Amino acid sequence: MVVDQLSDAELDRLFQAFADTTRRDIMRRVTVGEYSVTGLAALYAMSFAAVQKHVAVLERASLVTKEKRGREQIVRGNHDGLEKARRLLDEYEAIWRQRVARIADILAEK
Amino acid sequence: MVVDQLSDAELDRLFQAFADTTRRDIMRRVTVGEYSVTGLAALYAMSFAAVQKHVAVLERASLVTKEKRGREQIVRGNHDGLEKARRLLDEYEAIWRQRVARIADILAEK
DNA sequence: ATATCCTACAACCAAATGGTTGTAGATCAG
DNA sequence: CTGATCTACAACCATTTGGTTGTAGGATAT
Repeated sequence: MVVDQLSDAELDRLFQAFADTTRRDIMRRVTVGEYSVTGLAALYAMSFAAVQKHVAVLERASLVTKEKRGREQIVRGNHDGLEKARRLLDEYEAIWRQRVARIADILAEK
Repeated sequence: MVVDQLSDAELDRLFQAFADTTRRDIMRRVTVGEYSVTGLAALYAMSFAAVQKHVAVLERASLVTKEKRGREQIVRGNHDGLEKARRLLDEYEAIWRQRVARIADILAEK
């Protein structure tokens, strides 16, 4: 099984996307329900264009997908991006555990 | 049990810190071994000052700690930051699973 | 004591980010 | 057809980011 490779640029975009409070809030919303871009924009004290840009950032990071429905664009959470980000942090967690185990071994040798 | 609250600014800093390839690489290194700032700087094709700034970003995000040892500053991985980032992504994962479960219920009702 | 090493930080620069307003193309309602 | 709605995108602006070089101070070695 080839676990698809995460490029540096892809991870940059992923974590960059998470690095903004408004975008994290959008993520929660669109995972639970369906929102048009205008529907999302109504939730925040900023212009429609600003929210649209945030959605674009999430979309480029594969955290969200857009689907055209009539004149609206429905934004939905995309599990792929989230999964990739989690995978990286899990990897770091594993490295951490190895370190802890190694230190325990060293102490045990004494 | 009060699970310490993650402020928006704290999370912004955390994910921002992860959103750079060099910083992610530094994270791996300092989790496994011990590095001075100069030791880290030697690994990358950029100036000492640039690496120093990257370390500072990681430090402000609680992903790394510095400890003075003689004239050197030893950089070490800090589990706290990593844990907080993982907790947020786990939370999103939980929201996702609830959604999937809810959709399954709706389908079952038919 | 002096020279070297390690670090911190300021000043600067180009590019990216997060916001704005304005314009224009689709789609829908009357 | 006309007008309203939804979206996309360009242009602009201030701030942040990621890099540079240069300066200076504290710790070490000879």
